[in-house]
Amino acid sequence: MSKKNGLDKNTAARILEVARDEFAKYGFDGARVDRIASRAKINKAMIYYHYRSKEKLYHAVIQSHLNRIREFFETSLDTSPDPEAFLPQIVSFWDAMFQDRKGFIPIFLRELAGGGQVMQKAFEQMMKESGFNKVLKQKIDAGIAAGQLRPVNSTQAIISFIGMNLFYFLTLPIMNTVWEIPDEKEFKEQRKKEVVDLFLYGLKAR
Amino acid sequence: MSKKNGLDKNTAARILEVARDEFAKYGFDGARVDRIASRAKINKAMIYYHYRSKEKLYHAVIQSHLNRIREFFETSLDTSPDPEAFLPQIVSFWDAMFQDRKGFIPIFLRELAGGGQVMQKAFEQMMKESGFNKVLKQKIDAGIAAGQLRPVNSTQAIISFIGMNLFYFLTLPIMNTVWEIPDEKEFKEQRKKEVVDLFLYGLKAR
Amino acid sequence: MSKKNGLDKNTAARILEVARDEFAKYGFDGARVDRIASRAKINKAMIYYHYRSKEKLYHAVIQSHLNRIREFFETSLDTSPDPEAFLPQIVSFWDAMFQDRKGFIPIFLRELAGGGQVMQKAFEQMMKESGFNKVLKQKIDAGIAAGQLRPVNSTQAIISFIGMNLFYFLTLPIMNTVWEIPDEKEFKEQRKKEVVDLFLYGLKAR
Amino acid sequence: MSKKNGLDKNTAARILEVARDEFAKYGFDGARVDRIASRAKINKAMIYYHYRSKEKLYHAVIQSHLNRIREFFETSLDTSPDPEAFLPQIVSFWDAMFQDRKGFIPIFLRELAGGGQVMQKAFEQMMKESGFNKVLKQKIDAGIAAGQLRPVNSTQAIISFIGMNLFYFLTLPIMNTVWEIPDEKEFKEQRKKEVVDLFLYGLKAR
DNA sequence: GATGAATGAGATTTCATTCAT
DNA sequence: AATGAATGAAATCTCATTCAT
Repeated sequence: MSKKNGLDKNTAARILEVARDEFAKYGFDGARVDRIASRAKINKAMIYYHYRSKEKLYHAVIQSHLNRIREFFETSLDTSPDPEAFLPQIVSFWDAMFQDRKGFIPIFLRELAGGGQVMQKAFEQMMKESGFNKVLKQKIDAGIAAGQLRPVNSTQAIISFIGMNLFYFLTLPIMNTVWEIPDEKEFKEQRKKEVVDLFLYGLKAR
Repeated sequence: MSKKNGLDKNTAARILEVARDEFAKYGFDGARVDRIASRAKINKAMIYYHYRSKEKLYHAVIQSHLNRIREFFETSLDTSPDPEAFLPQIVSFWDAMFQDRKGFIPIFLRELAGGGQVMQKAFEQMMKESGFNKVLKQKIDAGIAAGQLRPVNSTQAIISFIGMNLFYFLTLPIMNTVWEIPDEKEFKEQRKKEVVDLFLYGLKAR
Repeated sequence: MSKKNGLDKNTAARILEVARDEFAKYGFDGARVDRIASRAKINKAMIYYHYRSKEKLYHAVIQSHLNRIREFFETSLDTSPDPEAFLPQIVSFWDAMFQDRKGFIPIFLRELAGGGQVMQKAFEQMMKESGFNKVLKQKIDAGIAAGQLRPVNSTQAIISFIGMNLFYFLTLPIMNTVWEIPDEKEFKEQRKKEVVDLFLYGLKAR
Repeated sequence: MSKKNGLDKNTAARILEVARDEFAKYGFDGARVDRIASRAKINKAMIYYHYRSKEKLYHAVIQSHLNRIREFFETSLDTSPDPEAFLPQIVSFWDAMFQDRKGFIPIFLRELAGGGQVMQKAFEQMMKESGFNKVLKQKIDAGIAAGQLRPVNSTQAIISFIGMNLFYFLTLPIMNTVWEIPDEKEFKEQRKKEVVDLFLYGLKAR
């Protein structure tokens, strides 16, 4: 507990934190163990003492992200029955999550690029545990059955909804440039409404 | 053309082709000059003779992708005035493009992850040259002005449209797993209609 | 004796025992302090507390072997005057000793390979103290003087005798394979007689 | 052919030669790739270029020894039918071989110490190919059948013969010290006769 | 254009040893 | 006597790049 080395947090945690940043910035192959060590102000060997290998450290980083995200899922996602209340929550949720886990996006993108079996399994599991996909699908299907929504393929609709949301987060820098968006924050805020509006308007029967 | 080594294509082209694959699979840092050489069945030094450095080769790969994509843009994107005819074309266009340039997605994702200045500029330029974004925006805005479409923010709408399309392509493997999609091809075909339908239905005034 | 950690023997002794095995298996350079610690179920630092360095531990291991061997020499080697009784005793002695000190052979071999000054001195001293070589030489020379044995060079003869005995022990695995010996135990038993027989028959005058 | 670097032999051969020495002196674990590189006056990476790993280099060293030894076996070992002519040849052969392949003894000893499966297989094969063991055994058995030799177990006898010969070579430094042998060369010369004499005298019927 | 060999800098990993408690 | 964490030096190995031919 007492900080003999004058640094906050214990070594393993500090390594993990720095590693999260390093892997986010440079990807697995571009990341440097040396750099992690010096940024964490520890001897390189400590990384191996605590994590055994660069690869295991990388997995630990991914796990730490996923754990946090799962927490987020579990605590922030309440399931109001009304889509007009529910959907904006999801959008806010993503915004908050990516804010909290900034480093996750690049890691996610690169995993995607590499075929990312690790991610794939982790996601599948998370989806199943949280029930996110099922719940969403059921709501849409219920809405259709009740005649409130048009008879669309609910899976396609959900993917569309997720896509229109996440895509902007993933491609932020490019989008801001290409579409000459001056105030990212404001645009995000506006986006929340527009996306939900478009989606609901696109679905609702009338 | 001369085939003293029994291989088709000239060396520089063969290197480029193999490099495209290598960079797609492993990213810049993960790619190996050695591996490119041996797969292209040439001596490593030839890569330097033709491309001067790994980085320059990487840029050449990106350029080759962008050139092809620009070609695609220019030839495949006709501008029918009717959104109901126009939008499906865009969707088909992306499908065809990613089919043709499979290796581009991972490179794009990793560039995105890395902050990707190269891509950013290239995209900006391409957008401007092709006028893709402007044309699209004008059409939407015209529709709104004419009272055919609801008064939405056209930029947000377009990003949503692009997002719901591209996101599925970028995350194909994960999506197929999470949503238990058995027939990718069929799902893609169906998606074309559903996406356009959702988007138009979401936009149209009534 | 105190067993607060639930292990028998005191720590120093347990370290030594494990170290004997480790050095036997891997040699000095191949041995790992970490592995010794974990096998002895103690903290690595304890090894340094008790033995100060890997090298000193190694020396302790060698000493422990030599001490035991000296004990063996002193207690098991009685000096019957009759060679036909005496020589089989020596052979049995070696068999018993190597059985008791299994780990000694590889250490001995490696010391031999490395020039092994440590061993050399230790052996010289042991020989002198036990008088093993002198006694043996005297017996042979006496036999020659009495006309019972042929006039051979006694040193050469003794080396031959030692050689034909020890060589088999040192090269056991290879010999068993090359000569397709199915039952090592039986072969050893038979060997005792054959070796003594060959040696005596080769020496005796007639 | 032309020595651009002013060194004799090509690099791979020079590495092998130096490595033979290094592994002989220090064993596999004690050997240093750095040292091999600097002694061979080449860049460390060349070792990996030519041999891929320290372990493969080690195997190459062993193979190079075994190849040479096999050559020796094939060229030097003629099979005179008369044991009194044949046996001294074997002894001379070993002397010459160990002279030619000095570095082999320590490697052999350490392989022996380590359980040395590599050696074991190599030896087995060499024995079978050269027919050394079979030929020897047949000669002894023939002598016994003809009544020239006493009815001993021929395998045991051969192991004894090999042992009394090789053991001295393997333990040279210790033996010379313990038995206070002043002139190694002379002792070796004398040994040749004494060993054969003892063996034959021990075997011959009368 | 083409090759095999070479290089230098640096990457990951290991390991004996010590420190603080 | 005992521990977990820490260290520094060095070990093996890699890789983009260049040289000589």
